[in-house]
Amino acid sequence: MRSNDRTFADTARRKQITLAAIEVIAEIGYAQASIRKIAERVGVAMSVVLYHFANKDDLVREIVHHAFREAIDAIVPALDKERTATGKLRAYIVANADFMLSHRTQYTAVFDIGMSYRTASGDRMNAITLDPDLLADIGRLDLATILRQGQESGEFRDFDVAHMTSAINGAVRNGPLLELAIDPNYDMDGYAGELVTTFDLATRRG
Amino acid sequence: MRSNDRTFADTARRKQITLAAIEVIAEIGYAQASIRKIAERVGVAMSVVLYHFANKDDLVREIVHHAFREAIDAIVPALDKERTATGKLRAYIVANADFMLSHRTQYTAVFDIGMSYRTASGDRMNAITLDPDLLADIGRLDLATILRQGQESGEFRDFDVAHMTSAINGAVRNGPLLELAIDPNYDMDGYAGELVTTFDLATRRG
Amino acid sequence: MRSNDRTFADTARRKQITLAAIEVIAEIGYAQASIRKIAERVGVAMSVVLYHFANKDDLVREIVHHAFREAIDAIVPALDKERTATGKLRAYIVANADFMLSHRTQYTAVFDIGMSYRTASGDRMNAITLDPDLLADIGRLDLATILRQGQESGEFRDFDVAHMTSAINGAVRNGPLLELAIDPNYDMDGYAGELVTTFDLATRRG
Amino acid sequence: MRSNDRTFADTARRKQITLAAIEVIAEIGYAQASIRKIAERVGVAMSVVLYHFANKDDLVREIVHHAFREAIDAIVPALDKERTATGKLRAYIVANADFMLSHRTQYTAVFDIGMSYRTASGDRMNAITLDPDLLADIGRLDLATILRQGQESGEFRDFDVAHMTSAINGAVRNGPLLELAIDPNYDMDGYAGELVTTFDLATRRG
DNA sequence: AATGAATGAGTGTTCATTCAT
DNA sequence: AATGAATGAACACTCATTCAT
Repeated sequence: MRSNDRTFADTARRKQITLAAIEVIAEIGYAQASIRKIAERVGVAMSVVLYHFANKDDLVREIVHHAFREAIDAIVPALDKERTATGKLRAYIVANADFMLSHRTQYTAVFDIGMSYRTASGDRMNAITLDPDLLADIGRLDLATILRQGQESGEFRDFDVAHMTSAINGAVRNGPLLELAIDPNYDMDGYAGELVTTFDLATRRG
Repeated sequence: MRSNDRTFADTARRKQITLAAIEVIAEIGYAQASIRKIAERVGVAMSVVLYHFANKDDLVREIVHHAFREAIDAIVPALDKERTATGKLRAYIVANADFMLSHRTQYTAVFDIGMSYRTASGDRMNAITLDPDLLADIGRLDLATILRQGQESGEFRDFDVAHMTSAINGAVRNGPLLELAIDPNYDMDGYAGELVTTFDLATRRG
Repeated sequence: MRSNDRTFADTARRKQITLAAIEVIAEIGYAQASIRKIAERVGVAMSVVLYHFANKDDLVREIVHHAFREAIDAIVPALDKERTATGKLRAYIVANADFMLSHRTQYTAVFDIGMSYRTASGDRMNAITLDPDLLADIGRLDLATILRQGQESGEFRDFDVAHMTSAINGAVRNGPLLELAIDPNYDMDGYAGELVTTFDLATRRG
Repeated sequence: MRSNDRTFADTARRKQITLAAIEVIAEIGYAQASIRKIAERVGVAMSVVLYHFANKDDLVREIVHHAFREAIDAIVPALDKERTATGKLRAYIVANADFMLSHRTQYTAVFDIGMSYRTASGDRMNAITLDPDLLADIGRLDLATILRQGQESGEFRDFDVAHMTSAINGAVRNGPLLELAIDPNYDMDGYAGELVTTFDLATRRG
């Protein structure tokens, strides 16, 4: 199966396998998610997965692409709706939280991949293998840009942008990670609301 | 090898293996860290590791115990020095950051274990298998308690304690995780300083 | 696809695939030459190969047939031109060498098949599966016949024909095999000349 | 199992596996000789083979080393016994033939490895991976040296040494290869005798 | 206390072949 | 005539674990 020139049926199978892989990884973790188990989830032979994907890395790449693509589609419009940095920051937090909640399986899987994936030599997954177009789009949901804009407009106080970015992303994305994975009724909306207040207080010009 | 009644030499070997395992896991990730590679790091035969530890789970438990014990020893005194909730929160952030910086290998390894470790059936490492004494002590560095104290004393505003706990822990512990693992010169002190300001602004009574 | 009743286009495709297979086998060796790689060389789907050939064995047989047919066409006329056994022996050596040089890819491939090919049960390719007509023609370039003729005519001394056949064929066909496969400028003509002298001295009646 | 510091038992197992591998390769060919089949021949689990050898290449290297070592031990003394180039050439032919006959399984296996072995990228086995000490010793059974000596001493006529080397080696080693592998009663001694005469006639100064 | 040997279960991957279209 | 899809068998290799010494 060459990577270009895909048929409709092939695209459908690839998507089916990708979604099944996301489920399996979210459930049992990337390290335990073998191609065999993923194939079982789909209900096909293991070799079917390797017919549609060149190798496991190829499947992982597809999962990450799929997830980022959906994240971009969900979050970027929400950011674009806002004009002020204050509004964009609020939208960033809420949109990220909404996405994590509505795509929780996917989110859990990709996060797990990000943590667990290593090459045979132990190196982490680096962005190089990702599609350049996708990488460009990922840049459009960059928090640091929003924070810089807010400082330039005078909305935000004079914090270190890199550090504040780490802080907000750590809080938004990683804070409720375990609860989200475990508790199906986790109050993500409440969490997002609390974060909005928190970082509004923490960033606004005194 | 029964778990009680350990000789001095035996205890030393266990510690040596535990430290080697931490190094290996931090370097190549938990999933790639086989017992054989850990034994090679120590310079002994693979079976020596399994002579001193009942199985791999047992070794993992020891690593986690070791790390938490050190974290408690480093952080709890810093909290106890402070009387006010405001002071304790500041100390909590700074002490956690200091610990992450000075024990970065250990921290990276345990975090990786936390993310990657699953039982054969896919379950996450749950607190049940940890030593009850240790669990009690872990409670002593519980952030939620500090936050509640601050609300009761009137120092803090009326936020949701569980959510604020997630937010602060997400920011402190996970925000700079990748940078810390990759960049040996990461400005952790600067990050801690920014967090202190951020969460002071975010928590104090208007 | 029945083996008789082939259309023109079909025959052309078979030949195209056969030639591609020869190239691939010569380059990477029979063991590494999968049907898929051969199809890629042609620029068609893997299943096209198996549409035109019943199975891989069938393709191999065609390669061998093709190569022997060309060898016969090149060598037999050269032998027939000579009347004396001495002349035929000289022609045999030179014609074989010429053929190996001009059809080096083909020669390398067929030799590799001869060495590597085994049935699933481990048996070597045996002559039985070859076309009887072809086998009859192969007989026409049989060295032993030439040697016997020379002994009967008194040109050659009284050596063991079977042994001398093995010796000459080993020298002609296998001696420079590796050099021929590796060095594109190998002096095959010089080699053939040396062999002519060598076996003239070795066979002629004192 | 580290490559140095081997125990007695380990050495014995390695040898046992090496000999079994030689048998299996000689019987069914290198391409068909999987680690599993080799292990079955020994009567152990497949993983036992990979416990004693780092990987399949390691096993192949050991087979080749073993075979060359025995060939050197058998052939070099026979050459050293002779003083004249004529005597050395005769001894070279006879000793090689004797070795091929007495070590026919081994010889077949190594020849098959030499022809069939390729790296994943299709490259042939190159001498680089062989032990330097062994390579030096292999030089001691170099035919070209003998031929040059004979030309310098005036025993031999003025042929091209490289070509004559190819011719003799092709005749000696490859001529009766198939017969040797197939026919257990092949008259190797007779063949060697015929070759001695043949190349005596072909090389001596008129 | 330490270890070499062995092993079965599992991994990702390749391959020739079948079949419906 | 051509091909995309699917598959089971085989492959080399890794791993945690057991056991006798």
